[in-house]
Amino acid sequence: MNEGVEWAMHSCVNLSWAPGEAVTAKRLAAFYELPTAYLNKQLQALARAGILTSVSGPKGGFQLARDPRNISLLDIVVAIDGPDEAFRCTEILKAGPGADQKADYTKACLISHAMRTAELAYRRELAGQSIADIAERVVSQSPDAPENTRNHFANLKS
Amino acid sequence: MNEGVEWAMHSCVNLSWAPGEAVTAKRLAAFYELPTAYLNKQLQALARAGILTSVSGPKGGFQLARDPRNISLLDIVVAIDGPDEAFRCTEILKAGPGADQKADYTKACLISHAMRTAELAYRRELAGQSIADIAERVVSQSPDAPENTRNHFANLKS
DNA sequence: GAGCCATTACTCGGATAAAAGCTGTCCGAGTTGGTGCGG
DNA sequence: CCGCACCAACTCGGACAGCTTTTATCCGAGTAATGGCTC
Repeated sequence: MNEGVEWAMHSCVNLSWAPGEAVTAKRLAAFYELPTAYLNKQLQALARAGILTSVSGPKGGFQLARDPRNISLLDIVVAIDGPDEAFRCTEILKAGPGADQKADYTKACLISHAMRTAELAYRRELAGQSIADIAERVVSQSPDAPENTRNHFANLKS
Repeated sequence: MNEGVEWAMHSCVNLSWAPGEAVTAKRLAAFYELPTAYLNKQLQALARAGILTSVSGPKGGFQLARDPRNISLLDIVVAIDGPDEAFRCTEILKAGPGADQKADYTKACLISHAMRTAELAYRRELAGQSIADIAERVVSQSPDAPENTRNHFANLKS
């Protein structure tokens, strides 16, 4: 899995604590000492997916496009890592003896079915976790986290 | 995910229908018109993982190392694709402000925790499906499959 | 002094290289079965 | 005719290239604030 997924998730949590404010990729990257340009690329992907809104120029930056309760971890994974499943059935049964050339073995093949079922369980778990859920739990562990994050962003403005 | 996983799973199902017989990589590859040498590479990985036993020389080949009921789809994924999880936490929190350098953020980080939980659900599904389960279901769909497979192997002997 | 315009600085956005991992291939080590020779 | 040793063929096993995907970087397009100029 793409490493940018991790960065994107942490960045989204941080953005959830700066609502209404456009945060630049530079500041988001500085928070975890990440390469700015590459993080910017990931944030662009989130913007294309409709998770973030982007504004160019001075006073520009990124912010969450919708309520963090409506942004699931799955949304982020799909935006960064692509919509394809990890296991992709190549329908090798079509090359086997007694194969039905017009059959759709992505559905008929039992191995493909089992892998899809597992991946569905995975995606269901991820879809059930929102950025707001994570942020909420972080606050219960470290109540000062939101303010510390906002201060960190503010200090970098100088 | 590695494409060889699909090949390995189908090959294991086929091998479950030729118990006690050593089947060469060549014949297993011919079954689905796969590149022989590359499939051989995947079978080697299965042998290293203790899923298959390999014998060199004439009359040599591969066969299941244990009862197909004790070979899960997860075993095969781990053997081919490696034991690492798809999402690997790089502990970027350690570079953030107010980080505890001696903390293990692969456990403390809530994002890492959520991703691990999802992946655990994925692996649990895969661990619950054995090669015998798949083979059994294939038989209920196509009762002739085992014999057809054995015949196919036999015909290639010429 | 107020308003307008050009400039400037700063941001995102996509196009462009370097690196890593996956895919595919080839030749060597080892083993078994067959064959020829000797008893 | 029987036993033994050599030979040859076949298989797995690991080392070696080609290529796609990921990682990282750089420069250009666009935008808002700023400063200067004119009225």
